[in-house]
Formats: sequence, C-alpha cells, structure tokens
Amino acid sequence: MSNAHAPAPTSRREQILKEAARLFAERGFHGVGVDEIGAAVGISGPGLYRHFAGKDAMLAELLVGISERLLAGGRMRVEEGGENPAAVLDALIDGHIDFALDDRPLITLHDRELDRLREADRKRVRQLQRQYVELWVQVVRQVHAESAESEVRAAVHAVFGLLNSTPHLGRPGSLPGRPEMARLLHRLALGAFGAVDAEAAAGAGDGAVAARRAG
Amino acid sequence: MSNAHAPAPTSRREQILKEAARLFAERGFHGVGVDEIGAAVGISGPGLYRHFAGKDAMLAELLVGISERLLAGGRMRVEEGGENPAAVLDALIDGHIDFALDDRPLITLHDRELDRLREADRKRVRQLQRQYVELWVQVVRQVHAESAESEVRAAVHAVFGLLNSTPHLGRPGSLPGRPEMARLLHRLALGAFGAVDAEAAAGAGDGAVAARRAG
DNA sequence: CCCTCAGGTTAACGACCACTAACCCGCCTG
DNA sequence: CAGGCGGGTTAGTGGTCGTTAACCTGAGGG
Repeated sequence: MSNAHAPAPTSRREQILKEAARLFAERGFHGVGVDEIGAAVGISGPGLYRHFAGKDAMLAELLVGISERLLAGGRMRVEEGGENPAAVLDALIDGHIDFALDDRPLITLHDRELDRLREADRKRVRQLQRQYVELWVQVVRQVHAESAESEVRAAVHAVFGLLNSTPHLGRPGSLPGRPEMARLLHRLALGAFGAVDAEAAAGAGDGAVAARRAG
Repeated sequence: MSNAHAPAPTSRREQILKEAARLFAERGFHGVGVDEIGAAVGISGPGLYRHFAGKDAMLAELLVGISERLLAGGRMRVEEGGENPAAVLDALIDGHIDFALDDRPLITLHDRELDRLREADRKRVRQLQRQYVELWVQVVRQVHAESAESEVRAAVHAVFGLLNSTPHLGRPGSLPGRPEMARLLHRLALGAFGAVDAEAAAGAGDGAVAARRAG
C-alpha cells in the first residue's frame, strides 16, 4: 500500500521481476504459483500474461539478466584498472560482494534454479557464467602466477561459494553489519586465494596452519 | 530388472532415500514426482508409501539425517583431538570436505530445500545446524583468539559456502581430481580463516594480500 | 465522438500430482 | 497346510496450477 520510496519509473515488468525473484528464492520456482506473484504486485493471477509469455519466461529473464550484469560488471572492472592485477582482483571481489549483499534473491536463484530453464536459455546462462569464471581465473593467475590453472579455477568456484554464502545466514544480530561484512568477506576471499599456491607439503593431521610463502 | 550390482544389505528404505536425494538435488523437491522416485528404485509410484508416510517424510528424514551426522561427526572429532585446537580444526575441515565431496546431493539439499519442511522438522534441522556452526566457532576462536565472535561466526558460514561449492562445479576435466580437490579446499579454508583477524588496516584498493601474523 | 489498445478482470480447462483404495502374491511361521 | 504380512500392483480421486478465453474499462488521438 504505502509505497513511500521508489517513485522511480519502475516499470511494471521490473516490479514483477523483482517480486518473482524474491518469491522464487524463498520457496523455489515450482513452489510459487503465478497467483502469488500477481498478488505480490497488486494484480491477480493471469494478469501477468500481459507482460510475460509465462512463468518460465520470468525465470529466464531473471537468470540471463543477472548473468549478463555480473559479466558486464566484471569486464568493466578489468578494463578500468588494467595495469595492476591485484587492484583488479580487489575490484572484482568488491563488485561481487555488492551483488551478493544487495541482490540476495538473484544470487540465490543464480545457482539454484538454473536447471529449470529451457535448453536454449540454460545454455546461454551457462556460457555467461563460464565467461565470468574465466575472467576471474585470468586475473587470479596474474596475481598468483605459480598456481596451476585447474586449481585456480576450482578456487574461483570455491570463492564464489564463499561470497554467495550470505543468503544462507540466519537472522542478523549474531552477525556483523553490512559494511563490516563486506570487508570481512573481502579479506576471506583474499585469504583463500592466497592459499591456492601454498606448498602441498602441509601434512594433514599436523595442526600447523598451511605455510605461506613470504613472497 | 537386471539389478546386477549392489547386493549389499542396503535396505530398501536407504536405497529410496539415496535416489530421492539425488533427484531432489537435481530438480528440486517440487520438481520431482513420486513416480520418478519409485522408478529410480525399480518400483513404481505409490509403492513408496509402504516405506514412507509421504514425500515430505522422505525430505525430512534426509535433512534431519544429514544434520545429525554432520554434528555427530564434528563432536567426535572435537573429542578425539581435544588438546590441539589447530589439529581439531584440520579434522573438522577434512570431515566436512569428505561430506561435501562424497554426499553432494545431501549437501545441496541441506541448504536448498530446508524451507519445504514442516515447522517441527525445520526447527529441529535448524537447531542441529546451529549447534554445528557453534562447534566450529568455538574451535576457530581457539585458533584465532583475537577475532570477534560475530566475525568468526560469519567466517564459518562463509567457509561452509566455500566447502559446499563443489556441487556447483561444471563437468570435470577442467578441474582437479578428488584428492587434489580435497587438499586444495583444505588450504582454501585455512587461508580464509587465517584472514579473519587480519588488521582492518589493509586498505581496499591496495592489492596486497592480507597480512598474517606469524603466530 | 468513436475507436483502439494497454492492461486488467473472472471463469474455465486440461494436465499433473500426491495420496488412497482395493487387490494380489510369495514367504515365513506355527 | 493355514494364514498373516511385508511389499508390491493398478485404478481412481481431489486438489493445485499454468495457461487460455472472453469480457471489461479508461485514456488518448484523429
């Protein structure tokens, strides 16, 4: 009712997409009915079909959209600070963190409901995701040159998991606020990447923290 | 028909649970029909109701089971190596990695379909999860004593995301094999924890890897 | 002033699905 | 050999859901 903020020209489409993303993330694609999505934006049920071809089309647009934005943002950051790889990595991490903290539902959908897409859309999303990963891999390899590519790639995946973990957090209160959280996640990501090329000598069972090269 | 392998005393219940876990992880709880689950174990449709009260009961048993096993395993490891916190942490990490690598579908379900449970079951699972997290928090705080508890808790959540990222990996080939993967994940987790209490002085934009105290 | 059309509405339809009912059979026990 | 019973089967049922059909309305332009 009292929609005080956001008098911006938020088109009906975008409004629907936002609510659909939230609902899909909360209860899963199959767990949400079109009537609920409609109700969330004040219209009811089949009125949605004036804006979208169907429920699948909403999910497809959401997933393709987020993948494109992630990749575009990543490419932008790479171009901006092209000289200093470490700075580029910092920027990539910060950009991803902003996404994870501010667009939680989308991040959730991104790696949760991908299989509900039609073949064509799924292929497109996967391609975008792969390009995004490779972007990171290249940058990380410039910072940690000694590491094998396959290990770096796995580490990038793992760090995505780390950064995207915010949606699964319990209720706040026992956790840091948003700015502290952003800085903490940044540190954790860098710490993880820094451990990629530690010598494998660190024997399991020995309690010592993995040695790091003083570089 | 020709069920050549698995003559082990794998009870029908367990067999059903295993296949149900796989299917739920692949296509989501609502995306799988009971007929499919039945077909996966060679019986068809309503035959499942001789073993389970319903589809919900299968999911509940899966999620409660995995949560209990994770917690029990964690407690065991804490007791075994009580003296040396760093060794305990190593053991916790290895145990979780084994789980993530060997029981991928369960790990996926664990943080994906929790909301599809009835109130009572959901509460139980969340309680088990919380205890598991607190177990880790205590151990990590013994290793990194200077860190604030809320930051450690967030870091534990994040490292879970890191370790659980394996299910989302594309097809193998561009990634390390299972043993290398286990060791890599171990290193990454330790690296992340090691970065929890780095002085906040590490300015963003400075590319330096977060400093670590030589302890 | 009509006419179009964007953006709604409600009603209905067809598919799917979890679950139940009713029946069946082979094995073990007494 | 009787009979219970664990573990199946197929047919059916009620409900939900995505989608379509048919109808309505208010605003803007010629």
